[in-house]
Amino acid sequence: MVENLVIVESPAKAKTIEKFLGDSFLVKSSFGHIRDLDKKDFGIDIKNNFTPKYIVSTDKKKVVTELKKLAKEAETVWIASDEDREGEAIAWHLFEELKLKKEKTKRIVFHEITKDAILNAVENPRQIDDNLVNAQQARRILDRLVGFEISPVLWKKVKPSLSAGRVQSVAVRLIVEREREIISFESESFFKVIAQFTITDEKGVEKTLKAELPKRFSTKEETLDFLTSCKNAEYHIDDIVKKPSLRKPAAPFTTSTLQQEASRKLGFSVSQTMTVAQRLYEAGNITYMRTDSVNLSETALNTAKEEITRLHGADYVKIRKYSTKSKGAQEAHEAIRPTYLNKHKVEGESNEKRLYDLIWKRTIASQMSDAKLEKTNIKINISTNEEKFVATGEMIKFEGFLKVYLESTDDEEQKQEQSLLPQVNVGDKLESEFVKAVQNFTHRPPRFTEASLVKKLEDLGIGRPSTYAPTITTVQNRGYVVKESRDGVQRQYEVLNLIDDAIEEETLIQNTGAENKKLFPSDIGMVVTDFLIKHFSNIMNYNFTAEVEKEFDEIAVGKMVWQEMIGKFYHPFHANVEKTLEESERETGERILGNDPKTGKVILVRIGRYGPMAQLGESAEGDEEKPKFASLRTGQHLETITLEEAIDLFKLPRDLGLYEDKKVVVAIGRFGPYVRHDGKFASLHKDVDDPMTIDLERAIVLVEEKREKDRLKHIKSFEEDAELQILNGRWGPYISYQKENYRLAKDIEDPKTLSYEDCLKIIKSAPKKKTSKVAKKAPAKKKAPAKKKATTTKKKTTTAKKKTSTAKK
DNA sequence: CAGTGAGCGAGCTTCCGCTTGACTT
Repeated sequence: MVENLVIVESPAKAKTIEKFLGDSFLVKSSFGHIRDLDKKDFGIDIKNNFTPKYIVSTDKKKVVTELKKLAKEAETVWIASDEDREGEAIAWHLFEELKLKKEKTKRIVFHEITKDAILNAVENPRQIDDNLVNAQQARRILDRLVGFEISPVLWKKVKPSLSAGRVQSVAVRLIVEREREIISFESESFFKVIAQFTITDEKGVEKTLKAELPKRFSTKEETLDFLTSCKNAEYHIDDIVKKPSLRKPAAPFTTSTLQQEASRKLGFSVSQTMTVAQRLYEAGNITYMRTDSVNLSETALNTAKEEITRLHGADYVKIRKYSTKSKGAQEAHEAIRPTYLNKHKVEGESNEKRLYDLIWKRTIASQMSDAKLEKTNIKINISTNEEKFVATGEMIKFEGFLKVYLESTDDEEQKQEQSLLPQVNVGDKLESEFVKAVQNFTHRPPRFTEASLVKKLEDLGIGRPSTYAPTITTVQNRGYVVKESRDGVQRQYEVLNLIDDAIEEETLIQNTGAENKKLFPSDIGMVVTDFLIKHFSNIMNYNFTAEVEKEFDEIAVGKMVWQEMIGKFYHPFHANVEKTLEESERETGERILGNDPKTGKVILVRIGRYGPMAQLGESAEGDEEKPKFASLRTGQHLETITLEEAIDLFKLPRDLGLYEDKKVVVAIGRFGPYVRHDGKFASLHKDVDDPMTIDLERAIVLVEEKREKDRLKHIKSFEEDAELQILNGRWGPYISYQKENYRLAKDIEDPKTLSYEDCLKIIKSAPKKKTSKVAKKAPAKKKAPAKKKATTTKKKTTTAKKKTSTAKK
C-alpha cells in the first residue's frame, strides 16, 4: 500500500524519477498508449457522431491490470505522461480505463528530469485537458478513416494487402516523384577551366596558386578558343579582397537531425540509430531520444559552460538558446543530449560509443562560440583576354566550435578543398604551370537516403519523432520502396590542357551514378502512387497534414468541436471512396512496348498478381492462343524497360539438352534464374551465370553442386513417417515435419541418435507458432542484396584510358 | 521454394503514435 502512485510513459523515466521522490511515491510506467481503436468495424461508430470504441491492446492487458490494482490502493494517482497531444490522451485513457476518481487524480507535467522540475510539478498539479485530448482523438480517428477506407480500395483496384495512409503514402510519393525527375533528367556537359600558377617571393621560395575561371563553356570549340587565346599570355594579380565571416554551430540534436548525422557520419540506418540511442537512454547516458525539441535545460547549459571552459577556455563558451523551426513540433522533451556532459565517453559496444560521442560533441559545440573565418578572393588578369581567373581561400581566424564538431551535408559533391593562399600583392606576376579545361556534367537530383527522407518529411510537418523510423520500415516492408546500392556507369569526359603553350587533349573515364543505400520506388510503389494521386489528391497533397494540424490546434484550444471537424472531412471523403470503388479502372501500370517481330503480337508490361510482368499477345475473343507471360527481372522496371529487353524475357525457358536421359531446362522463377533437372531445382549463380547464354556443361555442374548440398543437408529420415526428417540448416540441425520446422535443443550432441519418438516429443513440446504477421514479406524478387564492393561506392574513380595527344600548334 | 498471371471463392489484408521486449526458420 502506497500513498502516491505516479504513472509515466517510459520505464526508464520511472526509474529515474523514483529516486527524486520520497518513499511515499511509487513510480510506474504505462509503456506508452494503453488503448487503441478496435480493429473491428473501424473502431468508430460513424453513424453515431463518430463515437470511438477503444479497447485495451493485448500487449497492455498485464500493465493495465497491475496499474488498476495499484491505483485502487493509492491515495493519490499522479499522471505524469508527456505534455503534448498524445501524452494528454494517454493520461485520459489511463483515467478512463483505471476508473480513477477525479478528486484523487492529479495531472502533472515536467520537461526535464531533474529533482527541482519534478518537485515543482508535484506542487502544481492540474486537471486533464479535455480539449487537448479531443485534438488527439480527432487525429487518431482521421488516420483510421483514411487508412482503413483507402487501403481496401487498393486491394480491389491494384493488389491485395496493400496499404495507404496519411503519412506513408506521401513518403512514397516523394520517392516516386524524385525517381521520375531522375529518369527524365538529361545531363548537359560544360567545361570548367582551372589554372595553376607559381609565384616566387622575395626570398626566392616558389609557391603555388590554384585558380578557377568563373565562366563555363558549353562547347569544346569555345573552350579551345579560350585556351588558344591564353597561349603566350601573361598573368598578374589584379585584385585582392578579404572578407571576414562567421560560422555558427548547429542546434542540439532532435530525433530527425540525429538520424541524419548518424547516417552521414556513421552510416547508420534510421532504425539502427534509434536502437542504439534507446540503449544509451536505458543506461541513463542520454536524455530521451524521441523528441522534436532543440531546447537544453538550465542545468545542462551550466555544465556545458563549465565543461567548455575547463577544456578550451572561457573564450570558447557562448551559451545559446535555440528555437524549433519544424512544423507541428510539440516539444514535450528536451533535445537529445548526454545526461552528464562531463562524461566524455561511455562503456558499451562500439556503436553506442560512437553515437554517444556524436551526441556529446554536438551538444558541447552548440554552446561554443562562433568560428571566425576570413575569406580571400584573388582576381588574376589574363593579358590576352578579358576573362579573369579567381582564386578563393578560407582561413580560420578563430576555431570556436569547429574545434569540436562540424555538421555534415548530404551533398556528395561538396568536398571543397580548404586551400591556404600564398601571400601575394596586387600587380605580382605569375607563371602559368597549366591551364586546364575539364568536361563536367550537370547533376541529376539526388535520390533520398532514409535519413534525408526523414528530413523532408519533417520539413513538411508529416510524421512524428516516434514514427520516422517505423514509417521508413513500413514503406519498405510493403514493397513500395527498396533500399539499394547500385554500381554506376562509366562515362567518358574530356580534358584539354594548355601546357607550355601547347594544347593536349585527353579522354578519360569516370564512374558516375553509383548509389549507396538509397531509396528507389518499386513498380508497385509507382502504380499505387499514381492511383492515389488520381483519386485521392487531397490526401496525397504535401500540405494535407499541415492543414489538418491547424484544425487539430483549433480543437486543442476549444475553438472547434472535433466531431464537426471530422464530419466535414469524412462525408466528401467517403463519397469519393464509394465513387472510386464504383467507377475507377483497375490500375495496372500497363505500358504497350510494341510488337513482337516474330509473331507480330503486341508486347506490353503491367503489374500482375505476382508483381511486374511482361505479356506477349492479348486474350482477345476468338483468338485461341493464350497470351504468354514472363516476370520482369531484378533491375527491370515498368517505366523503363525497352521492347528488346521484353522480347528477351520470352526466350525462356530454354531447353539445354539431356543429362542422364532427363531434360535440362533453364528458366527464371520467383527466386531468380534456375536450372531444372529431374524434378530438382538449382539456382544459377548471381553475377556469374546468365540464363540466356548458359550451356549444358555448366548447367550440369550446377545440378551436381545442388545434389551435393542436398546430401549434406539430409541427416536422418524415418521409416515410420516420410514427412519427418532431420535436416541441416543455416542455424544447425532441425526437424522438418509436415512443412513446419522445429529447432533442436542446444544440448543435443549428435542429432543422428534421435529416435522417431524423440522427434515427436520435440515437436509436441515446441512452443505454439505465432500468427504469421511478421513472416509476411515483400516479393522476394525485390530483395536485392545490399552488398557492394567498397570501391564502387566512390564517386569518382578516374582512370586514364586513351591518350590522344593532338597538340595544336 | 521454383514456369503462376482468367476460371470458383472464404477469409484475410489496412492506419498513426505512444512505448518496450521477444527472438530471430
